[in-house]
Amino acid sequence: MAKRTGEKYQVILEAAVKTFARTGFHRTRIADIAGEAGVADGTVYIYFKNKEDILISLFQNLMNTFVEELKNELLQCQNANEKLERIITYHLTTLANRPDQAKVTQIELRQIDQVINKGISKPLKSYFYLIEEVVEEGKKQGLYRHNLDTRIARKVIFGAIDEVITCWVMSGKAYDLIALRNPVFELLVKGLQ
Amino acid sequence: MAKRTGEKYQVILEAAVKTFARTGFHRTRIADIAGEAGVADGTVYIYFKNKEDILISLFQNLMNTFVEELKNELLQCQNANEKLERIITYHLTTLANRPDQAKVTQIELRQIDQVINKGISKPLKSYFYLIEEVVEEGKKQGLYRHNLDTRIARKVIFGAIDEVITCWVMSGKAYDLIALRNPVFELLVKGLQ
Amino acid sequence: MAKRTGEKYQVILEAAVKTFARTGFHRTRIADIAGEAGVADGTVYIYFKNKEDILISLFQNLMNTFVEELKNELLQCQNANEKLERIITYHLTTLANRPDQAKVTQIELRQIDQVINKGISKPLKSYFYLIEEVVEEGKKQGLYRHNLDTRIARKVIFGAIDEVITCWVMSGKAYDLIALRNPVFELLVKGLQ
Amino acid sequence: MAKRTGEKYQVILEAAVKTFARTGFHRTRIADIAGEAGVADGTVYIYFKNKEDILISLFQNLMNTFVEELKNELLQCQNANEKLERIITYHLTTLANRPDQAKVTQIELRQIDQVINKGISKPLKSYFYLIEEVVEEGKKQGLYRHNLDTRIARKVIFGAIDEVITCWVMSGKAYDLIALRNPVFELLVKGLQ
DNA sequence: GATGAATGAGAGTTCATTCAT
DNA sequence: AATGAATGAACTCTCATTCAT
Repeated sequence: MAKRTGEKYQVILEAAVKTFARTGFHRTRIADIAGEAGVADGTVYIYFKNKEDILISLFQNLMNTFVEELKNELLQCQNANEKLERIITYHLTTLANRPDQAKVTQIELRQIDQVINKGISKPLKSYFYLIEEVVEEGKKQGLYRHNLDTRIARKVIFGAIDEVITCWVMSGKAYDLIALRNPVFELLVKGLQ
Repeated sequence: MAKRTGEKYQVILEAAVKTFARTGFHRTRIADIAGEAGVADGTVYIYFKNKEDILISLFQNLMNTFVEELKNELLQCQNANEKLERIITYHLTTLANRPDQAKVTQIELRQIDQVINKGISKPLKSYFYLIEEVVEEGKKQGLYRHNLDTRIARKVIFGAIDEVITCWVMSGKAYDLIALRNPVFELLVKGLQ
Repeated sequence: MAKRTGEKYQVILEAAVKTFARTGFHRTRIADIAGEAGVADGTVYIYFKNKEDILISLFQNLMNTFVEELKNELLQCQNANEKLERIITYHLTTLANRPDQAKVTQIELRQIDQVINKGISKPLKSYFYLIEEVVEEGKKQGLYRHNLDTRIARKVIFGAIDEVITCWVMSGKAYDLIALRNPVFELLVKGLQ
Repeated sequence: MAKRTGEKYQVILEAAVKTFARTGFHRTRIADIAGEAGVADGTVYIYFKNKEDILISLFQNLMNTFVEELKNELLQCQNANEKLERIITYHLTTLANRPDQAKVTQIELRQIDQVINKGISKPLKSYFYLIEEVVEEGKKQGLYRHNLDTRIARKVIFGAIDEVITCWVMSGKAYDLIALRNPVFELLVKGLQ
């Protein structure tokens, strides 16, 4: 049970993003996902343990790619400030360009029990760690003040970006999200100095 | 249906906070709330339309009190900086002192459909507006830079506080939340200058 | 319990005819009847045992008046044929003039359990008996054949009238019911001869 | 939803006739039908929309067979009188031989909302049409008077047969229903002449 | 007698999950 | 591996009826 590879694995995952984004996690039935994926209901259970497992796998997949790509982006940066800007840009751009993913990440993902949040927090933590590394680097480079609490800085940074995106999703994506890149960066970087 | 006053209305609301915090919104059955409140299942439906109505009413009640009290707090402040500090302090302190409310606000409340979020966004907006007023005031007082985008500033401020509290709740409230008041304030206020 | 007199008894009964006719027996809630009657829910139970009791009492009231008035009508008739015509005319006219009563009698009344039909069959039987008396009289007067089975004749007569009215009610009362008086009479009287 | 074929479809339908006849439509729970059919509660919903859908499907099935068979019977008849007799005989015989069907047709079927009667009236109309055809034929053959209103004649014929059967069912089937064939036929045919 | 808030049993319906094919 | 019919536990919500005031 829970075969995690194969062609249908991806097909189901993609059907799930679409369906969750359209219908919402709790209103989505396994049959909806199966239908969207063009497979039988039972087939879903060959690849996933249950509905929550789909949502978590979804997020883990997205997040792994997200962090991997972001790491590559950061290799091109010279210092913490550049890296912070790149993080903000990449985070905003990625979700601006993938509305279904944005909907699932910002809204649907929060609709599951605390217990199961463990499945979410692990891949999320690697992102958190990335941010914290940049903050540390900034402190070493003398760009950010020495007595800055790295943990709290990370929470403020992530909370700010996250809230900005959530507001955008809730607004029905009514404005240009990427345009918020600069003012958010400016606000955060000054706060860190 | 949906009688919004009376002794039992409050009793059920209080039972709901407790039960949602303990069991989680989706795992909570109406029977659980009724049992906790010491009333019959049917009685719940005299006062509330359904389970979601309870959650929304809950939040509206909490939020109204929250904003009302916060407004009073702000009357005692001399300038925007003092007000911003008061907001952060009040927000952190309130949720630190009411663990059930914190759990419901930070976790359970996000577990309902986007559609129903309307019931949540209205009272939330009055809090957002309060923050934006303070930012505006700070700009007028020359404390914050003139080209600061008030909307974005508000999102960063709220997002930061919200994330800090969510992390604390997810950690099982393992540390002193109120202690984060100063570093968060410092970070934000510098960002606004 | 089940006080069968008083001003409110009549008020509730009238409210019930209206409500049953409008909403249908099973979809009608006691609260609807109480509301229509302008009394409290509980008051209904001072005068009636339960919802079925209301429907039965309703029918008994209507039927008693119906039979009483019909008896008077028949006093003015010279022979069985005249009486039969009067029965048909009176039956059709009465229900044509009282749409709510027609709806309740032809449709709603049939929506209760066989067991409770006892409450209905008693007043109905006095109508049946009236018809049978007329058939017998016709036989004695040499108007109807001697070997006519009175019971069966009554069933055919009542069945014919009843079906004619039911069709009219189901059609949404789209045509003149009373106009069917003559052809129905003709058909039946010839059958009896 | 509402798969209208398959082995279980028939099994559930047969269980429903039995259960409705025994317990009455409104007192019958889906669980009772499922139990009688030897399937799970949920299985019923694979084949039927809801309880009313079962009752209607039931009647449509019975009525289709009824009309089909009756049409075949009528092929063997020479004239309208023979056909009328065959109709009466067939109608009485069929229900006399299938007590459950009789109970459901005469009693339970009348216990549903007017709105839903639409599902009933369609198959019923094909029976009505059959009767009217015979009346027309009789008029053409000079057996029945020319000025006879076909519609009304049909109502009287159907009403008579229907009432005769209903009385028999209500009596607890205490006498020989088929024996009423001749007197009913005689009464009706004379009425038509 | 009248009220109407409170009761709580009851049933329909959904849908995640299983498993024989 | 894939299917999809069948399962049956779970849970919301309704509403007839009661009874303290």
